[in-house]
Amino acid sequence: MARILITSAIPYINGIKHLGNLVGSQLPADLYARYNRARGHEVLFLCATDEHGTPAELAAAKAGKPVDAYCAEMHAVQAEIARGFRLSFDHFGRSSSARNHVLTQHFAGALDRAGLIAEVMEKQVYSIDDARFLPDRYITGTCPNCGYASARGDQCENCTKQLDPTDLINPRSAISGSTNLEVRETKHLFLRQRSLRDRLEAWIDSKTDWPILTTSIAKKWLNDGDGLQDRGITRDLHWGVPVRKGTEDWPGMEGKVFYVWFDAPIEYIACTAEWADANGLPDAAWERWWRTDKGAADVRYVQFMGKDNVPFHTLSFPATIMGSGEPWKLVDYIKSFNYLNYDGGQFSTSQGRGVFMDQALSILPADYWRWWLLSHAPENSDSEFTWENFQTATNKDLADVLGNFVSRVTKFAASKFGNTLPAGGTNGDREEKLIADITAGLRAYEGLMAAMEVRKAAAELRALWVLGNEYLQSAAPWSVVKTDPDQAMAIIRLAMNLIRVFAVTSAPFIPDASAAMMKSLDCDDWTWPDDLGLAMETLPAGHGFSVPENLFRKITDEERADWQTRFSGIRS
RNA sequence: GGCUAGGUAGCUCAGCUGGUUAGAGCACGUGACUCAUAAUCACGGGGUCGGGGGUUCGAGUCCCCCCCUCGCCA
Repeated sequence: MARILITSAIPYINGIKHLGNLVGSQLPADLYARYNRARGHEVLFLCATDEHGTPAELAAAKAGKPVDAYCAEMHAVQAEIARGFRLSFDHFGRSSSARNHVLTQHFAGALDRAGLIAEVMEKQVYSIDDARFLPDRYITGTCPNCGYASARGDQCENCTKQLDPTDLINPRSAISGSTNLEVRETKHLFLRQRSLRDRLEAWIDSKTDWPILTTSIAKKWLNDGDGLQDRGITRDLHWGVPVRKGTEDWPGMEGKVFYVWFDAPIEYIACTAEWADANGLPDAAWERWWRTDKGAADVRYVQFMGKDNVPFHTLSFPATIMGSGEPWKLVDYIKSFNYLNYDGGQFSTSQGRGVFMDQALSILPADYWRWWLLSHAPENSDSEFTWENFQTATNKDLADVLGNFVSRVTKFAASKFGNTLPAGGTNGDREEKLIADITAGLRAYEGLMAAMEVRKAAAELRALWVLGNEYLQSAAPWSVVKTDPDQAMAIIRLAMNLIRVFAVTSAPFIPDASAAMMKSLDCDDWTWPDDLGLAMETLPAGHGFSVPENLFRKITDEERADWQTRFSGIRS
């Protein structure tokens, strides 16, 4: 039995995420967690909300709420939606937790002791009316290059020229519109990533089995231009982890907080501590997942994320861990995803384009979305969501192939033999062949799931369902029952046991449907079919069952057309 | 403009270090079956593997040039 630590990239707090965000991290992470639990491994699966930074402050202000109350509320909303999608987090934490404050300050102190923190004086724009420093992108003005009136301090959206806030003509605060701005000097801490560059590169080079998407992004940041740059880890904000050197004050840094990119990944560790706290466990319980000197040496740590998050997870966070000089666990495998596009364009949180998680659940249950998203996960390149594809794939795979299999078997059995498994007959060549075929497919499925080949695993699982239909079609119990009832009984007993095997093996993808299958079989034995021959005898003759409601309904053309229009615009 | 990843059947995609008539699912056509959510199963049609050169006994698979998407960066 292995010990597997799984984290999903933590979603930002300011709003509900769309399906592209879901399929890029939380959903495949959940698939992997569920699969490994089913195989009997010790799994800890964690996620959290990323709560600090200016966007959270502004979103709270817009909602007319204090930022901490706003975050608490949005955390509850995201947690509820995660439950709706059956994301099986062992804990859903918060980067604003006390645990994360302490750990973030601890890492900063350790990095400082290691000589990896530089104090740098910077000039930054201060808004007197807003009483705050303004991040570059919250200063707008006229572009000196093209004359566009609403250029941002970091870049002009019109001519795409990269800008410095001081380049702008007539600069003003994007928050209040105030032009009462001045440039002030302010001190910030920088993580000296440059001095860790070679160690990071050697580490990345040792990860020969990582997806190309992951390593190519990391290598680019290591080698592009002047190579890996030092990065600021503090900001002049109120909302965040106060800058401290471990448990001590940091002279000259009073009133400042750590930059959100620095504290967010540390939340993976803090979240584990939150998990222990929530379950009344001592520190040793979470430390054995993270400290290689306290029992974490045998842990395999796997992270899931979209490609935009790769630089932080391959370079910045590892720099924090390595630089601390302490025996913290480094990630062993990073599974990264491309983007999911929406009907010919991009999903966009800021523009409200696409289908968002709460909307998705309001029109169909989680399993429908889980199946489509996972079986079309953007692993090798960006992939595309269209309503036509969603409709045909869902109807065919879930309703026709799997749902109908369960339906035809249980209804036939009930009508011919009543509501218990019949006793007659024995397996013949056809049955032995089915068991051999399913076994081969199952072993292939296991290999793909272990390798996190999500799309291929889905295809292999579907192929198992097809084998069930194929068998039934050639065994034809509806004909056999007329001449050789005993043989028909054996066929049905086998088919009913196959439903249980489908329930167990499909659960990582479609947990609710699996539970419904088990319930109709009046069974709660989730043992993985290592030996399929034995697994096919789990439900004995005389075992009771009931005919379930249809597992999946079909999406009609009218619904598809309706949703297509409803979600074509911008979310208000 | 630089860099990454791609351009393979109508659609969505597989094709490891080059090797028999290029594969899957969907869609389409024909047949079988009637237990089942007009479901299932079988068979079939359909591709000069973005274009052009080259290496090789042999290239979708390697090299060069060009064209086109997507993303990142300047």
